[in-house]
Amino acid sequence: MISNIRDILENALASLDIKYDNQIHVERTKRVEFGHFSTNLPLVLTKLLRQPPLKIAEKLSEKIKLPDSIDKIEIKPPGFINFFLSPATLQNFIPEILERNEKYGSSDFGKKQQVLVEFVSANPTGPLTVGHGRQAVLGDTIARILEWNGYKVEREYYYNDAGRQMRILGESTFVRYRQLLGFDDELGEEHYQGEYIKDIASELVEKYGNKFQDDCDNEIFKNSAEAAVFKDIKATLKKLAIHFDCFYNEKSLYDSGKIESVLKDLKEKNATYEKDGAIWFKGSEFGANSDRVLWKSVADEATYRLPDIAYHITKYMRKYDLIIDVFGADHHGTYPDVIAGLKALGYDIEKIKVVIHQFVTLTQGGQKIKMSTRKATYVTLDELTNEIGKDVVRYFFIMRGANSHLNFDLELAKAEGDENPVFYLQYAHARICSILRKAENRNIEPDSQNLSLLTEPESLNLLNILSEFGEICQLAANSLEPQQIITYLQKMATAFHKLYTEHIVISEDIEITKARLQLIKATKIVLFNGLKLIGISAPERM
RNA sequence: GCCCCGAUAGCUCAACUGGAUAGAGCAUCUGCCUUCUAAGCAGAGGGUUUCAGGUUCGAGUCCUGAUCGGGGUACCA
Repeated sequence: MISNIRDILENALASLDIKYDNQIHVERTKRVEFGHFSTNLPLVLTKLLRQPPLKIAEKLSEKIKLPDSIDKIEIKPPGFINFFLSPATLQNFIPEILERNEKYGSSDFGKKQQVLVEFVSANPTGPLTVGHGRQAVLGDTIARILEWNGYKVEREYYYNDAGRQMRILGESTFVRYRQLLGFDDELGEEHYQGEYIKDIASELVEKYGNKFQDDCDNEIFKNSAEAAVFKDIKATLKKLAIHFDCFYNEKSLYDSGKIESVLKDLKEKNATYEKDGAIWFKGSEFGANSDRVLWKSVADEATYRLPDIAYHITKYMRKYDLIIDVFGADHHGTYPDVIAGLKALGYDIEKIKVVIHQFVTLTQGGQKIKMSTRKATYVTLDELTNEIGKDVVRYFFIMRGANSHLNFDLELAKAEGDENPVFYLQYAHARICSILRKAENRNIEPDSQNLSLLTEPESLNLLNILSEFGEICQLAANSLEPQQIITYLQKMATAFHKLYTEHIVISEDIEITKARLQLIKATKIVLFNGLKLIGISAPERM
């Protein structure tokens, strides 16, 4: 529709001999009295033509040839031209929606481009926290939205099981193991205090008895802990309907020699220098804030930046057209170095999009709940999901833009009443299902013969919103902002609930009943598709 | 110090990426269930969009500066 209007305006411009090279801006309006679509073209042309916008609008509108789909246009100060769709145009969306059904709203916009979405990427030192939850849901939903728009998406989890944190995890397990064997060892300040370590230790006691009681360096402690933690992480993610196509281990970068070769390449590109016995990367020459150490002098090993760069190079090697990294705010300082590194090596950094999300604060009754991983005072994502369910967790994590701090109100999330916004959407779906069931019981067949009877403002408004779904899906894909979908679904559910209250669907008038049944069937499809897109279930009864 | 994010109704946040009268939910108050699900609908109150400048026909949105929050700023990951 938008491109139709653009064509109409371009024709009008041509017949007035006006040259305007930029794309004409046509957008959905906010209010019904401004019609369905609007353009600011006259305002944009004022400078070029040196005429008042209203005058330009007059001239343009005289030359505009209206197709049947548009009822009328209006000129409104300071210089907008508003387009009003005909009721028939809106009504005709119903057959289209019913026809496309579970595909309605999807697109082939992505042209099957290969996309890699990296998210969560928490090292396996303990259960996922609520903070990881935001990233997990955000990343997964972005992936879903891209798939919906015709991209081929793979989800990847990057982790490192070789570092200091993992060593401490092993030590913590060892201490717990000794404790269970009756030694009075104590956990140190730096150790992980969580209960899950005890469980892992007790399994070791069961399996091996005291066989390793003096063998603190044995890999078995770290390895069993890692395996147990990963098993739990995967189980938690599964509860949230999240899966990964690949778990990428940083260690493989060392094993395959990629780390060394990247360092060598950077040296050859003259992007490094030596200082104080360490090897530095000239980040500031390639857009980063400052130069950083790549290879330590105090220990003969790389800093994390080098494997991070090497890891991203594998993403290029694996031929992805688009690379999306979802990070928490605590990582925002590291990615510019990675990008600078890739730039130095000549990779096309336009392919990378980084989504940074801000922190999550968990509140209960207005009180902040403090979170510390090491002290195990945090609420785990698993506990949260068990408590309030997948749908509410997913909804809460994507209802705000990634750039906003997320205030997760446990009280509100737990509420099963009308104050919980998730149910507003699901309730609309359940209500529609209920009506459709009733119609079926009465043997009323919906049909599209008399859609022209749908002339009430509530129906036309709902239809207008339903017709917008595809645009919203693309917007969400382009901006990588899942909350666009939520905002839209809220608006649509409101329009439906309003219609429901004002007009009874199944009435004595059989013709209008059939038409309205078609309308709510179409509404159900959009609700269902929208909820599925963000990974939330659409219940048939509530 | 420097870098990133934020500041919008009492609270939590939107605002289609520069448009028209800044909108929702929660909370408060008032109505609406003998009819398809009241987990709903209608109405009321609540705003100098933190402040000061600037760009623009037009600014919550862009630029500069300030103030206040959060995060980062290791040869930790």
